[in-house]
Amino acid sequence: MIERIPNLLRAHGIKPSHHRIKVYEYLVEKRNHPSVDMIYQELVQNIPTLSKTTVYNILNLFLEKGLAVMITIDENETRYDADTSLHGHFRCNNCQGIYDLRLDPAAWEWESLDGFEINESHLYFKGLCPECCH
Amino acid sequence: MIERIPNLLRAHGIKPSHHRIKVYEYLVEKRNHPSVDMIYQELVQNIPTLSKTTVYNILNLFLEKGLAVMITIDENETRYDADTSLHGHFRCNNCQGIYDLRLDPAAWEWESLDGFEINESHLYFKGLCPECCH
DNA sequence: TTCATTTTTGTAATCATTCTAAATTTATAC
DNA sequence: GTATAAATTTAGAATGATTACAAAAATGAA
Ligand SMILES: [Mn+2]
Ligand SMILES: [Mn+2]
Ligand SMILES: [Zn+2]
Ligand SMILES: [Zn+2]
Repeated sequence: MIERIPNLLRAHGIKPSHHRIKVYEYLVEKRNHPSVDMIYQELVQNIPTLSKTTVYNILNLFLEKGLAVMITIDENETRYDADTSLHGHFRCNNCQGIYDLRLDPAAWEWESLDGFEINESHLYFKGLCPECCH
Repeated sequence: MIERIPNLLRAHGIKPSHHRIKVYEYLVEKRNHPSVDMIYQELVQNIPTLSKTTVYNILNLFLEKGLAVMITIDENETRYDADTSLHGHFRCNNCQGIYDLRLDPAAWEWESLDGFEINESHLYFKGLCPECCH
């Protein structure tokens, strides 16, 4: 289990440094679509010398190597997701939580996309989550 | 035709100042999902005293009054759209153009959204547009 | 060890957006 | 009309996320 992440990083052409493993661990354990700052604030508690630039560098490397995707559901802060499969997101305007929406990939194939070559797909909803609807 | 826009603004509770009319005119005529800077660079040619802050103010007012929507398909610059109907967008990674995708609203009603109260829906695709696929 | 390469760090720079207070314009009262 | 109040616009400073950059530290091979 503890050995899985280094191998996964290596499989994506990423040398598994301690910091990189910790960032990836954060993404897969929390599954909270964090911002750079959320990751930094958590990891800096155990890695006091951690630089926020390092978190940026690592996340950009993950994006480049296809190990994570960027979520732009928040207008002024990039969020990250280690789940690179095709799925949608919902952001609650009250509790600010970002939830996964499991969607049928077939529903994503729109006829109006004929002629376009698709590299990325993003589906975002915003509103109130079930708990915040009280 | 020239009188329609002031009335539309008034209907949305917006006093139709000259600047506001010009910004709205830009949005509906160009239909290019512009950034603040794109609007500013165009309008400042005829309104030399125009401030970029004014463009920000006006667009934020439009968003607040439901006269336009914010498009976050570009990671580092907000885009705006005067078409507030439910439709998707495609951004070409080559020519940087943003295209409308007319989609069947029925297809947006996912069963996994039960319990969520939806205020906004965004569907973005990125890749190559038909022309850039050569 | 030595030396080269990679990774991390701290700080400065960039850039989009917001804040703020003054200036200008527009509307209202007299 | 003028005076006054309110709304709009403006310029520049402040903010905040992200990137650039160059030095420091860690890693790994010879
Ligand atoms: Mn997700
Ligand atoms: Mn559109
Ligand atoms: Zn909520
Ligand atoms: Zn194109």
